[in-house]
Amino acid sequence: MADRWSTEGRSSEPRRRLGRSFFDRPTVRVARALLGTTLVVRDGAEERSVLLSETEAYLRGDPASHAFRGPTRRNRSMFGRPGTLYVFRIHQVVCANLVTRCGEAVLLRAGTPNLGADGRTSGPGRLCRYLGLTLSDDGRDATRDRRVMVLARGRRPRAVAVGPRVGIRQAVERPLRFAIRDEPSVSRPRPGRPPTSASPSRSRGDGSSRRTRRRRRPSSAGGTSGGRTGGR
DNA sequence: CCTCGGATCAGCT
DNA sequence: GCTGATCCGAGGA
Repeated sequence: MADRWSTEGRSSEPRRRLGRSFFDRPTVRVARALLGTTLVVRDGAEERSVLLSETEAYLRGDPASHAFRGPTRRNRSMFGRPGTLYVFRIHQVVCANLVTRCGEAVLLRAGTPNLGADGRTSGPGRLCRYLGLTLSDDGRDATRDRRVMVLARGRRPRAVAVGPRVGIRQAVERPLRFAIRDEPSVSRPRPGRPPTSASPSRSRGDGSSRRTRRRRRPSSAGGTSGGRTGGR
């Protein structure tokens, strides 16, 4: 029961471990509130931690979310209690989320290592790799688990950049990516960059500009480009 | 059973 | 900026 954890990084005072109530809030709020917190992963005697610098929110009814089509064997952790770790693999790369409310979660995209400073921690795959998170960590309860925990931040970030999420093909324009401005660990492209009138490259307006996957099998060229709830 | 395509990353143009 | 690697879950036949 480590309620407190002495970090030797930037702050000398111990920080509280975040509990259920922190995660049991609207996902966007949690995604922002996670910026500046410390994620700790223990592996026996060894331990690594990062100051979270970049997150993304995945909501209910969100076509980009793994939970969009309901629970499956792979995404079941997303329907767990607030604070549950949802770890998945894509292209041989492991990524981690923290579940907020049922079916919603926050993807952990980047962090700044607390020890020293080396280690590639920009991007969800590299972050997990640095921390040593694997598929076996899927389903852990980060509010109680002995190996994975999240510690409260000292101060809230001075400025938060907001932008569209990375790497998705659905709901690409929703501003659900959050990052601490000026943190070097934030992955590219850096969010929050105001649309310069000189750069017309609006990339993907509607039809994904990202290569139209074409393998063999023409079968039926499905041009399903729809679904885009324009909230605000 | 078979096929599609991905919440990424590295590497080349 | 754009492409390929690479493999397994999800979903349809």
